[in-house]
Amino acid sequence: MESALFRRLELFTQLSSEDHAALSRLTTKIRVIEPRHDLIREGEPPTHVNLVLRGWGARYKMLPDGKRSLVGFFIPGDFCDLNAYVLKQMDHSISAITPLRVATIEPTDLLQLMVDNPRVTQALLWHELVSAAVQREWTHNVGARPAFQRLAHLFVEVFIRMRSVGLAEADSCDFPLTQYDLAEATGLTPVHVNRTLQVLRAEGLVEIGQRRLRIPDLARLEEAAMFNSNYLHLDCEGANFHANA
Amino acid sequence: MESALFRRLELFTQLSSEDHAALSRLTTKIRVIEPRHDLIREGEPPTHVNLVLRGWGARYKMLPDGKRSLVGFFIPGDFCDLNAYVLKQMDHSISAITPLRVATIEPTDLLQLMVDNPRVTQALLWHELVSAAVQREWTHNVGARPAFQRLAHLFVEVFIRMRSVGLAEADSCDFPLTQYDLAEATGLTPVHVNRTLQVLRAEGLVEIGQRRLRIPDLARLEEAAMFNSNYLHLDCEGANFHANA
DNA sequence: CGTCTATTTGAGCCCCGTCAAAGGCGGTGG
DNA sequence: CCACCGCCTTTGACGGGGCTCAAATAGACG
Repeated sequence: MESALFRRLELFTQLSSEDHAALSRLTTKIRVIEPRHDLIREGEPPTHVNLVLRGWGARYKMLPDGKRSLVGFFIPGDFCDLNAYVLKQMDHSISAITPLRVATIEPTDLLQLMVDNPRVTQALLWHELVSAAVQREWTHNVGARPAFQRLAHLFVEVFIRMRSVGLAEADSCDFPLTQYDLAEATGLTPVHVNRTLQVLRAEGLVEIGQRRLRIPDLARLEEAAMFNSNYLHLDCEGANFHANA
Repeated sequence: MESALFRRLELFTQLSSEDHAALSRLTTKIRVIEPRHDLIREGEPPTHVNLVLRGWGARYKMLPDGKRSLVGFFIPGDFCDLNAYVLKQMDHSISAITPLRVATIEPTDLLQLMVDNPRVTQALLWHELVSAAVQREWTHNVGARPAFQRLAHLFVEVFIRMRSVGLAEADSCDFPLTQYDLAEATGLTPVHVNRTLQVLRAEGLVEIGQRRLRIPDLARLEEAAMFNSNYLHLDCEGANFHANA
């Protein structure tokens, strides 16, 4: 069940069986969120830490006029808010895209884990740094790439992230996002997303349907997206542990 | 010299004189970067921590085709890369906008400081959470707001951040950004930034010139920008320590 | 007072947004 | 098993916000 978490953290560094056991002890209190329901809402105090075990989620922010942006996705192995309990209130909301299985972790338990398991602490620090890097890349993506490349970039990122936690086949992975979701994540309109997708499909760069994403030629899509994977920081000690999974 | 740093961290919580002394001991190795020169470049290994003491800087990312985005600004009191030394290489560059005075801090010294001064540790954690929140807001800003509001939002954020570290007058602060910088930070073209600024000026919302930003009526500009300051997380214990500065 | 950079202006057009409606598709109940 | 319903995708026509290319003007600095 927690295998995505182990995969995720071991992208950074190998963990001991004691590390695994300690992490497993944290993921006992489980919550399930229905699609389109919120895990936590802007304005609420973040009292505990959420870890995604199964399904997809999204961070979003809203403007007073009702316009919404998805500013990030969560897939299994992602912590939603590792340290957010330090803050008085959430500045954004988190919602489920698919049925979402999350572990609810007490901050004190997490802190104890970090005291006892320094390698896990390092891995969690790496997790936060990568999350920040992804957020910067999203800012860049929305600000600098035209629609075609912007969507292409999102597809590559999603596929690589899914693959890195063992949730992708050779050239495909689950993909539960609607075109409406894609619009909110890219700052485009659903209509324009639809038209741009048709071009991406026509050029054989992606196949989307049945809640699956297939990328026949990843290198070609990366090229089209001007994608550089450096911001995912996969070039760590742990890079080869799961090379053949 | 380090007063902006103290102001910054004490937005979160009051620090002891021992905390101050320990922080001061860190800021002894100083480097000065000329405008438009890089502090560190994408691809380089981040070996130490940089703290801005004076001047403005910017994070930027580039596309292979040469298009550049500014994905964040640094003002005095900001750490550029608190924990980045964990990573193999930078996924973005940092450059000086004005002459930039930065303290160069060894990771080991910083870690020792955190062991010795738990309140500083908490304040640094808060610093990182706020940085992440600002980055999300930038993603949202570029993705969801039209040009007029997008620029207005940037002006409000900059002013409030400057004010929060004691670097603003009642209704104005230094503002060294060119219209070209603003274009790269907002995902607009310099031409359109210029035209949008003219409207902002005509409506009496901002006055820009002589490297100064003046906001005659902050509440009105916030309204126009659909600005919500919650993402800056200024509602902390330390909120009132410098109320009359 | 010349040079360099930054700001401003003009004309034209294209990418993407808006509005509106039709078509597909999976789920559910009769 | 079919009919219906809600959500998602697709299409069309049109409009506008922002981009491009180009050049002129204004400031900053020596």
